[in-house]
Amino acid sequence: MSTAPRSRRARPAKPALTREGIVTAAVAILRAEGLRKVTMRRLAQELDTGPASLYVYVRNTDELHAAVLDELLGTVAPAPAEGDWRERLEKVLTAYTAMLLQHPSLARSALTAWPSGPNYLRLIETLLDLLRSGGVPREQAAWGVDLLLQHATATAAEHAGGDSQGDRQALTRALREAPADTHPHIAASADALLSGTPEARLSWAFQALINGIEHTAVPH
Amino acid sequence: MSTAPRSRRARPAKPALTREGIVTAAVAILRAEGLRKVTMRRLAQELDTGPASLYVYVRNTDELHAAVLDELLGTVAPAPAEGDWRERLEKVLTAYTAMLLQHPSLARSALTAWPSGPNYLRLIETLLDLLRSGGVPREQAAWGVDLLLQHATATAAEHAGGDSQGDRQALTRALREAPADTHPHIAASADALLSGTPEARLSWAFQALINGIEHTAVPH
DNA sequence: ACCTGAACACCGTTCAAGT
DNA sequence: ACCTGAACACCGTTCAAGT
Repeated sequence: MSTAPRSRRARPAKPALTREGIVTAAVAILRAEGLRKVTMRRLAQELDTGPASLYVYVRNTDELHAAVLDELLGTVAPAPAEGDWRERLEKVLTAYTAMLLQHPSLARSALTAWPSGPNYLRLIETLLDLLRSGGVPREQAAWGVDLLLQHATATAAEHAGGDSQGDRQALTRALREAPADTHPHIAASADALLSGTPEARLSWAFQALINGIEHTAVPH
Repeated sequence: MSTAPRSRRARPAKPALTREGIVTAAVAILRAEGLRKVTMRRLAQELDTGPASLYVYVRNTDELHAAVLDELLGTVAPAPAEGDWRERLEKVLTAYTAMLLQHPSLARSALTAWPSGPNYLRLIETLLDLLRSGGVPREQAAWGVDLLLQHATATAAEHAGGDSQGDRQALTRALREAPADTHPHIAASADALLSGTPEARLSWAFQALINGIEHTAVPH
């Protein structure tokens, strides 16, 4: 009984391939299994076709990943309307970073495959707006946006990949065990080098970046 | 005559596998063919053995890449003895970035697989020394080192991978074509967003980071 | 124009078996 | 303990052939 077909086909008709459908399927695989599984072959399997078919709509794997990021960028909370411009700036950047931290491997690929979709432009516009409202000169604000977005992306990307926990632990040990005669500063600063929650360090980093952008003139 | 063996074997005796020998061979492949070819299989072929043999000395591919970076770190010029602490700081950081820029894919993997070898520790010690000599408080200097190294690594990593040129071009177009009514700041700042040589931007970024580190207190 | 099967040229990692 | 062949379970991308 359970195997009796309800129509001529047991499954819904295979939908036509579109770029949008491909990206949607890619996002679904990302959420369920991570970016490592968002491969041409796995995606083709999901869409009930062969990998070669996807190349009509997507140039290569990198472009596919960039499209996926653009899609997720639409879910990032916009800047809060209330508060000091610095606070608001930090909030947007934190929200962007938090989204990337849910998919660190995507952040890693975003560092290389630059997004250029509507959602990314909207984010740039927001950051420029906030910096300008804080009185930051136009050139500094423009170069500063790059710095802020790069920091957010790189911070998330650091959490990608296999054994980053293990590597971090190795560095922690190396810092704690550095002999004071050859590495006096490390020995004196070991605690400070390793202190702070990730949230506290991210917040401090954004504040330092904002202060630096404010106080550093662009050449010429 | 040319094919006559000079001893029982035509080739020198196969050297015993060591971790050091593996890393050396990996560096050679990196220089000749790029990180993409530094794979377990390719490396095994180079060392005239099977890929499984390498797993006695190296946990996995990520660890191999980290060891390669540590090796290259030894070639980075030390800090100049002369000059203002800011200038000296910028020089070391620029030298480190330049090395990574010769192997951007290695920078990409360094963002995830943290180095912890002697050369990396030496670099951290140098950066701490310079920041402290500029009067930066210990905690700020410690957190700042992270920020500076991350920026250098991420900047180099951005140049890794396939079609980053193409992606960059797409972003350039998107910024230039952003309509002024929906994206007034981008429209007004398009030139500034795209101005400056990579060198000028890197130099500005390091200065902004240093200024930010100087002017931003660590919480608590 | 779009879609496909099949092929080319690779991967990382594990494991049982050897020395 | 160290080393290995062979296997498992995958990859991206291209191309000639079909519809």
